[in-house]
Amino acid sequence: MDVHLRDLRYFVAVAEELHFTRAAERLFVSQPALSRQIAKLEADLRVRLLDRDRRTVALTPAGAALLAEARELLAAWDATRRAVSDVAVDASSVVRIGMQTSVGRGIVERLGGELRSIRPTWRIDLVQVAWDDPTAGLADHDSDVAFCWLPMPRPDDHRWEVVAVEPRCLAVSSHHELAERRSLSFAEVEHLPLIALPEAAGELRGFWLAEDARSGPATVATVAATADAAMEAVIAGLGGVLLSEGNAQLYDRPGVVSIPVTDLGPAQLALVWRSDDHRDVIRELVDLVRGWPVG
Amino acid sequence: MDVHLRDLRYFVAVAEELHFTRAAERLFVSQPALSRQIAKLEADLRVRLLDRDRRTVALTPAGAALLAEARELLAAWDATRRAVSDVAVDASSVVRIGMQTSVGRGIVERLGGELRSIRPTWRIDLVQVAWDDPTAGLADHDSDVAFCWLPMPRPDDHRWEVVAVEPRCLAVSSHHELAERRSLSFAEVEHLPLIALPEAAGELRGFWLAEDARSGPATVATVAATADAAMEAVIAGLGGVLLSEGNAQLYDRPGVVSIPVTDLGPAQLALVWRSDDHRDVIRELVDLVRGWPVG
DNA sequence: CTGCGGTGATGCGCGTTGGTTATCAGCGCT
DNA sequence: AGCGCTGATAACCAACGCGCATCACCGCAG
Repeated sequence: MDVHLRDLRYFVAVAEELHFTRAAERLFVSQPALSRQIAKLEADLRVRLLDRDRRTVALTPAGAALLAEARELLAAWDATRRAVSDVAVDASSVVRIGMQTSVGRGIVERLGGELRSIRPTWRIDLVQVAWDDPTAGLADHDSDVAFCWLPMPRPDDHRWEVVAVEPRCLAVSSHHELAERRSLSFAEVEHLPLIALPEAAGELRGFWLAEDARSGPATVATVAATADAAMEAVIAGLGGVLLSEGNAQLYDRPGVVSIPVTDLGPAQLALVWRSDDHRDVIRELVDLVRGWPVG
Repeated sequence: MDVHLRDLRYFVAVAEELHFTRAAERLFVSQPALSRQIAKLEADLRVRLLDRDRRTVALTPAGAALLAEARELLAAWDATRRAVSDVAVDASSVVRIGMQTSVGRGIVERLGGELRSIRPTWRIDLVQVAWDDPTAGLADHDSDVAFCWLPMPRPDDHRWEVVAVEPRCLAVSSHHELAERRSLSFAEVEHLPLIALPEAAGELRGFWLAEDARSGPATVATVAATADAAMEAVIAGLGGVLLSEGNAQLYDRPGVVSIPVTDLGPAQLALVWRSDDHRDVIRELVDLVRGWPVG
């Protein structure tokens, strides 16, 4: 009678790939598991959804009909999950702030204080998100607003207000040959191996590799998904990493030195929210930030 | 991530009853099973859906949001199942004919023949449905057309073409005191215990108890969900049963006699289809029947 | 105050489901 | 003829979902 939406997801994958083995890889399950679940779905519906003739897989008319509907259902469930979660958050008077690196600079404290002044019952939750998600939890509704370094992916889906503009520094091990320098030009940094954000970070990865300033591709020493992992890699001497001046202070620790790179454009930290989020609290919150001077 | 639609159905039941035990009864599961599934759903969504304060159950805002969406999703899945099934039936060139009692009278044979003459690749499937479903499978798309005795439930959802009009007879055990009679008046039948269709049969139950002709309520000997069960009850001497003259012949068997009830209005057998079913085959099929004389 | 009735949660045992790995069977291609 | 690819099947195992029995908690009547 009823169905597990997972089975519909399985079916959509097979229907799109028209290939059980590839679909199974995409779904991170084994091919036999997938075969059996599809067979079970067909048995439940008492309908053949796919024609398998040994070498090829094709949709039956019924399968084609289900494919469209299944996509709708999955999307509807996704939207439902988000809506329910939003309602719950709203009812519990919490604004979830996504962040990938420490924000510091007194920003969160100030934001919390000003929020309390206009909405005394509300409070702030901080949600740490790895660099894999360049929207810091906004995209999948794990956060309501987020502090992100520009550029943002999918700029049409987001709005933001810049809260800090800071020069970029190079952080290297204190044993590094450049460690004693007080400032650097980008020419001196260009060919150093750098620690990169994960591919999933999108354009931001390029920004922190300074691809806006270099001609060829950067030398990637290693990939780090969090600031702490990156600093650990720096201490281990794997390579350097570019970061903002403010973050250089926040993440200052023994074994690391940070040196300004004078001829590199600044980094911008922004408070970001979803363009389709029209909740009053969110609007009021960003209105607060709009009044701030860009430090 | 994904959810089993059964869990949503469980949740809707609890949200509507605001009472776990009653909801569990409605769902034909035990109360502990229901409690745990709801708890699991809440855990999956990381959201409290119901406030249980010992004595009462209430929806949280998140629960209210989910309730509306869950109903939509369940309805959407229901529609999807039907649509997929219809597409499959269409593609396999089959018209499924629902029936509750044998149709006989050469009707199915004639229908099959005429269908083959206009649509040579199509064939007929017969689907037996118990009296519990007065639409003979039309409502839940188990059949495409059906032979039903009037009156039909929810007449706006159905269209029909009468194919036979026959007097009603009384079938009783051959040991019954009336067994030797050649005909009866309804006054002689009115107070006999009769075998009834299940409550779920709707108005049809009343029709076969001749409530259109009697003043007080009928005496119900027992309930039978199929014609064979009814005849078995007749043979066992539990009571009489009203049936059409044609069916009296079809179900004639040792130990049973059928006697016309002269002053009872006739029964009408109709070919029924869904008013929202606009498939060409269905239209052509009923056009065929429209040309038949009402026997 | 105390016992009773009603309600949802919890512990336990059991069958089913969904997952894995290993292997088979059919077909195309060299 | 043999190899490679693909989906199905077999065998096994952990997790899930269910029912039964029971608990914990509250309101209420005596």
